[in-house]
Amino acid sequence: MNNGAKMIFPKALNLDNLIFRIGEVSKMLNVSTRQLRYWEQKGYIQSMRNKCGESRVFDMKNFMCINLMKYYLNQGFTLAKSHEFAKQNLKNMKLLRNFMTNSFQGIENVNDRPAINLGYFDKEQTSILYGFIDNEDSVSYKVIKK
DNA sequence: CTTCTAACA
DNA sequence: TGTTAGAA
Repeated sequence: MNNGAKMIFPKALNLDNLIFRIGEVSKMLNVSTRQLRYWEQKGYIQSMRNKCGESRVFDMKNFMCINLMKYYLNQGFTLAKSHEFAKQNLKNMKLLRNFMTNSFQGIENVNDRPAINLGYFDKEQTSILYGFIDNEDSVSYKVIKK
């Protein structure tokens, strides 16, 4: 049923190579360049420099960190707290991403419905766990014998 | 045009 | 933090 296209998703979707300049980040996340430089000075975020003394460049990890910090700041938290929460979020996202890439085995059709193959359910590898999207915000699971 | 640093009616 | 200035 599935050809070579099924495993592309997790590994080919690598956004970690994307980098942004300070002005781009500022516009995209509604954070002033002044703030970004200050946050870096405080050690909350890191940037790479093109050349010595040249302009700042942020990678995806820091982009996400800035995005999260902005979110918590909007919630009324202090800068320090916002960074603390953002840092924890990044850890959780890394964990979740690792879990997803390792559990995702492809999209298949089960009972005429799109089903997400989440790998073997038991150690003996006799049954597989499938996940289903019921609605926009509802999922369900089913264990099926091979 | 963009970014950098430093300083402040 | 905003907003400048002059330089790169």
